[in-house]
Amino acid sequence: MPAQDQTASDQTDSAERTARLAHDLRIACMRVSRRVRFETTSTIAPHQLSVIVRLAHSSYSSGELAAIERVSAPSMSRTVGALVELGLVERATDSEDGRVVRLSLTPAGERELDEHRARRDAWMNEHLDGLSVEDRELLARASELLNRVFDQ
Amino acid sequence: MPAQDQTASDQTDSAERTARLAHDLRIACMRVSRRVRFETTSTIAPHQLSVIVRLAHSSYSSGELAAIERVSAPSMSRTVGALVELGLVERATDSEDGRVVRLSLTPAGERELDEHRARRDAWMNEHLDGLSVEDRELLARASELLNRVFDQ
DNA sequence: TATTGTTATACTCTATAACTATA
DNA sequence: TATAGTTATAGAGTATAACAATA
Repeated sequence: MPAQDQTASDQTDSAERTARLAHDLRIACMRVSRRVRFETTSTIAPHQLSVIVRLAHSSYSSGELAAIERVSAPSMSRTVGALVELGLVERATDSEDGRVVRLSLTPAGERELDEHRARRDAWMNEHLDGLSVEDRELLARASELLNRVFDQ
Repeated sequence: MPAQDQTASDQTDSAERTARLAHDLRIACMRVSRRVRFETTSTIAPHQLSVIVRLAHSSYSSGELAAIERVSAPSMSRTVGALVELGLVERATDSEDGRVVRLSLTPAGERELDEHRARRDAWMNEHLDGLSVEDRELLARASELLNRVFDQ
């Protein structure tokens, strides 16, 4: 095989390996994610949890949350209403613009999120418990890389 | 520090490292999974896709699918009905038990799944494209390990 | 008049209860 | 009589359209 063909062949192999990696990594991540969601029970619904996670990072208005979560304004209004009813989220009128409803977690909301995270982390922990030091080291480096590459 | 304390301390460190790994890995997998689901559009709804993926592996009855997906029998009946309407799934009476409805993908159903997978793999591929050979090698080994450990 | 958020109404997915067909 | 599946009906989340309050 001539040198230039060798190079072309190498590039093809690399693309094929990346394609296989893309598939295998996607399946792996989605499988883990699916099982975490499926096998850790929660009192609050997924769409409610999404809002709680957002509010844990910072305060948002109802409209901002609707845009981030890609649901309609009325839908988010309803979701927020339910969380307020549950005592997990607080509404407050914006001091600068009376139309805006500024949202934040209550202490109960923060507690709910903490407990939720603890359950999910514990599930994950159980499944990593039997792994060798080398395997755990591999996954630690992969996690760091993934969280860097896919940091939205 | 005496030797036995050193050992105890090592065990604590190991448990803490594993706990951190569990959290970081969970976040990484769920983040990737979330973005794949969020950023690859699909004509079919998630609950419909789940059924299609199951049927791609083997044939199931409506009741079996309801149990696997943890939804009620009427709910699965409805979901299957919609997929049949769309021409993606076929109903057939079981040859041994006239009560059982055996389900399978139609060629259109298989095509739908293939296209869906291709879109998601392509999304993943784009995000891995710029990585170094070493990073891709790391992720390939991690994927293999994860798919082995979390093989449902 | 434009914008933020909520209420009115309809559609979809889910559930439980009642029903049909088969074993 | 028991089981597999579907139909009847109700509850929850989401959407668009209409409305209220504020800028």
